[in-house]
Amino acid sequence: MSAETSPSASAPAPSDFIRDIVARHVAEQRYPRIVTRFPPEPNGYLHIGHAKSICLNFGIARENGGTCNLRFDDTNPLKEDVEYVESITTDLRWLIAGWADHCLAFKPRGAHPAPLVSQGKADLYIGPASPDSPESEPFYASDYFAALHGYAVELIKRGKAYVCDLTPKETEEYRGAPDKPGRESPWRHRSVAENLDLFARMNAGEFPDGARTLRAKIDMASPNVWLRDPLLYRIRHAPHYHAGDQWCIYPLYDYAHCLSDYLEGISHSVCSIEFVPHRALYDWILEALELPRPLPRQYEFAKLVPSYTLLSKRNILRLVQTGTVAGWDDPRLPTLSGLRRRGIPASAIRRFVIGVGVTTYISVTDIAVFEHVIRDELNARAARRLAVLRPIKVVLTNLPPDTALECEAVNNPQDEQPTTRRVPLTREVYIDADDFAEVPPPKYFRLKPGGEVRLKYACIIKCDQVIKDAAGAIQELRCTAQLDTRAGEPNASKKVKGTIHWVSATRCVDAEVRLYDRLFTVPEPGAEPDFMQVVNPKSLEVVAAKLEASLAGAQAEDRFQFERLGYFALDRDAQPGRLVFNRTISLKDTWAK
RNA sequence: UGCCCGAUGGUGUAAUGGUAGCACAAACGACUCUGACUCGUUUUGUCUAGGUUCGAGUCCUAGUCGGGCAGCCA
Repeated sequence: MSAETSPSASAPAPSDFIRDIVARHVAEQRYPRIVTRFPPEPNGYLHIGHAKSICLNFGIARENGGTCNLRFDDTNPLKEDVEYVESITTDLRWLIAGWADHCLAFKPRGAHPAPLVSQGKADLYIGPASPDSPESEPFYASDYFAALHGYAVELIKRGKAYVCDLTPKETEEYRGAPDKPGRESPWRHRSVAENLDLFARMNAGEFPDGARTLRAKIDMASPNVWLRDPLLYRIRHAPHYHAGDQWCIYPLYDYAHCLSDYLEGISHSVCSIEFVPHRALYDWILEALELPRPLPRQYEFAKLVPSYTLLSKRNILRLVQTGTVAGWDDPRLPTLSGLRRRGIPASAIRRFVIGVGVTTYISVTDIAVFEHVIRDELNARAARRLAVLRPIKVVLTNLPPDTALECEAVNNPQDEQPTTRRVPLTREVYIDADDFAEVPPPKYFRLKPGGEVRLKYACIIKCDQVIKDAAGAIQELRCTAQLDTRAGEPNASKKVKGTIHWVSATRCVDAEVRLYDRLFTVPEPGAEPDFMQVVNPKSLEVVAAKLEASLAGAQAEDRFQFERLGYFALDRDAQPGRLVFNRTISLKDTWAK
């Protein structure tokens, strides 16, 4: 099965309040097409919280025969970099592969909307292009700088924007507080001609950073602070990673976003609820310009907050910078690159973020829900293999040293027509330390002195003797193999309580196996005074494991279940001749209590 | 404390004035050459107080609790 085919691809379409709104608009034909957008700022890596937004935006597009634009919201030259546009593009495409690829829209490479020429009536819609063409690239807000500048001039001409000379500190003071109205800037009533002149000189680079801004003229007494003459443009003498060095004034989010949506023909602009107060400004700008309808509209939903994890870029950055984790793609991180490296299928991420639903209520989603879908996806597709993480040697005293009894092992019992492979049973084998107890606890089904257990796919063995070294540590177990309990032999159906995994000690391969556990010890690390205090010291354990020989040929995209242990995938650190596996997730273990 | 938003089992979510359902989690049981998977059973819920209505989780009022907003960040 392809790594990216998924049960979720055929799951019934979800329903939520945003999709209900879209359905209404479709029914009344409000928009020619349904077009959404996913607008990350390229200043960090994508994480599972973004995955919720991606699946919502692409989901709406795919359910309505529409498209979704990948747009880099890159209006702040100080924080953005191509490194991030590359990782974001890769991660996004991995996430939607096989599910909504056909909805992903890019634009013709190098396409820029023309600057506004006539009275704010120009329709500068940029049509989408296929993301697979070399002639295509994602959308960039920074490609609209010229058009945005044209709209700003238009706003000035309409008396709806002015150049303000207040310092940043004064601007803050004049804004007032949520419970106190602000005061009007002394520069609020400049003439259109003067504003036009000053804005042109801002653009020409005559003033230093912070000297002047362009502001919308709305209402300094509004109870919504975002309507108190919000800033539209600031001066930043800095080159832009995508736009180059042609600008020294840059638009702010609120100004750029609604117009970028408009320019791309977005119908539904979906963001998270901290932007609810901004919605009035979003609408004000589009209406102040009297742009042709139908206008895009903003809708908000609550972000994903999974338990035991930390999502914000700032916090993840701290984990990376302090060396708590190894990098942005550390398999313990909730970044898409980390989850991918850990071996988690994109389909599991999609199923999880779609399954939690879309509401305006900020809730904490139990990470167990995610773990469940990961296991469910992997259970269906992972090939079963035998592997021993913490080996104890077992000598089957009644087997001659050079014999190798081939045992038929099932590759995946979940398949309709399961295939098999052969694993050799030899005189010396390894079993896992957990599967032997000298002093067994109650209801212990595994091996104990004098006890019997089945070696999976092979035969029942009985433990005759425990050999220890001078320090008292177990050196090896000496057991008798009951060869008549092998498949096809007379006592094959003999029952014992326990069946354990094993590998031949003489025909196995060595591997480094990295066992990951949750990164934090508390459900809401973000609520702690300092999340560094609740980092799980045992989030990574590295063991020297023994694997069945067939695993020597493992490929990066393969997914395995090491029987009775969990799901594993090759790490990118693996080299020819050096196996490194990550434990994606353990099997559910109701005995561990 | 100004404005806005929200509240359904342990967790998430559904019910669009008409039987409070689903998933995860938990517990128990069946099955088992994976203590997995699968299957079965069970526990647990409409924030509070009023009101409208034949009927309210849903509508209204008030309260309580929680969240968001005062970057020249997005």
